[in-house]
Amino acid sequence: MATRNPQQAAEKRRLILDAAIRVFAQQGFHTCRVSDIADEAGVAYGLVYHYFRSKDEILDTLFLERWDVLLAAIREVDAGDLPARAKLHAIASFIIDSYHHDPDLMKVIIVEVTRAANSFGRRHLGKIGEAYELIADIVAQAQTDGEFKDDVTPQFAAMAFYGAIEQVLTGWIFDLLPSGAGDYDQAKAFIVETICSGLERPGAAA
Amino acid sequence: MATRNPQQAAEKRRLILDAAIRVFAQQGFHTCRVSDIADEAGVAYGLVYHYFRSKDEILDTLFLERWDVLLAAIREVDAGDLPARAKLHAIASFIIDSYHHDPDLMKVIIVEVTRAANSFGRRHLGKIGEAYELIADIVAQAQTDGEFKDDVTPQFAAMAFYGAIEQVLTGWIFDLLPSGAGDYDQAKAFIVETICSGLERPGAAA
DNA sequence: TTTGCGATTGACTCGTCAGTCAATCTCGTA
DNA sequence: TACGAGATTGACTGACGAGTCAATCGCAAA
Repeated sequence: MATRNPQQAAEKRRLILDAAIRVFAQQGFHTCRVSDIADEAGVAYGLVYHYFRSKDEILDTLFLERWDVLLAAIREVDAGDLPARAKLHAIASFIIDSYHHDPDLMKVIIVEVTRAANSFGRRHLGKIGEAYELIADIVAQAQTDGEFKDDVTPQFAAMAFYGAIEQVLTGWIFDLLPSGAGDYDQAKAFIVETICSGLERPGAAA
Repeated sequence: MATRNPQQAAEKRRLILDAAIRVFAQQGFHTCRVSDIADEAGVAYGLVYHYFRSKDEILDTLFLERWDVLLAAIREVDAGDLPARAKLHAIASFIIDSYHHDPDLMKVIIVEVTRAANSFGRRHLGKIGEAYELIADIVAQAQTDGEFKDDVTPQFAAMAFYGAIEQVLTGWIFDLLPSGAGDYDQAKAFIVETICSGLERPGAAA
């Protein structure tokens, strides 16, 4: 046989995936052409279809490999023995660090999948929902323990929490919020504080 | 001259816009064809182009006419003399009532414009940002007055607040959250409570 | 060195659909 | 009633881009 070193194949595949991240981030999934990805990867058009069945499959792959990492991280936090506030802080940290580490990838996942519930998001609604449920579990547990009030359903709280994070990321992505060097760490504290402790000063008259 | 009654022209235009809301909500902007809109409106294909320059212009029109109403509502609330918590409650109410009153239209605006910052949202980023700024103004004022703590920038707080609302709406739109009869009023209180007072029970150990 | 199979190439096909346009209709005016 | 401007029709065009495929390359085993 003359099968190429499987590691080389994996590297070529990765090359194309990484090129796709850059192209999707810059042009958007629907706007770009498959030839743009091939050009960015320095590879012939047809080779993209040797490694992937379709343009869609490229985005699916990018989303799933990253989202599974996120779910694993949330599950690990969930399993630990921390106060809910610390757990939520850890989750917010993980998501924000992900953006800090690879803004293009997170932009693609958020803009093209998570917030595109009508096109790609629809296919992955279940996977996306898993994250919401895990967060809701943390809230539910905290309510049982008396750490949180229970006049809010865990599902609503989880949506509010995740929605706040995603909106801040969106603000960074589209330059609606400052994203300087120290802004990321500030933001983690800001979001968790905003959600967990609220905007109101304790004891302030309403 | 033989110009048709201008009221009739406005009605035809409205007929097409309303049909577009239904079609966009059901199929999504990119998935549907212009002929779907014409069919839904019971009108010939070409007539759509008599009233609108392009498919894009239809969505632009739908977005702008609704978003301007939203901005006006926020400005009115802003101008009033209420505590910030009440102002934010009024804004959350307005948005949620809008969804309650016309779910299809809000679905289109959120899914196809507000959360589609890479395609349509890009064009309207300024308009969308106006809403964030107005909300931030309310927070900033409350911080000056001492009603809110000032360790969170108004911009971050505004994003968190708006993001929480939009995420809950998205949950309803895609059946990730229950949206029964009484859920809307509950949700208003939930979101404002979640954001303003936080999840933590006052005095609970962290 | 030869052989053969997977890797690689890029020109081509094929379906789709936004937007055009010439023909036809309709209604208000004279 | 006759006229004409605007309303309405829907078949057609043109561009575009995803996916195909036959040809070629190049590595690894024999």
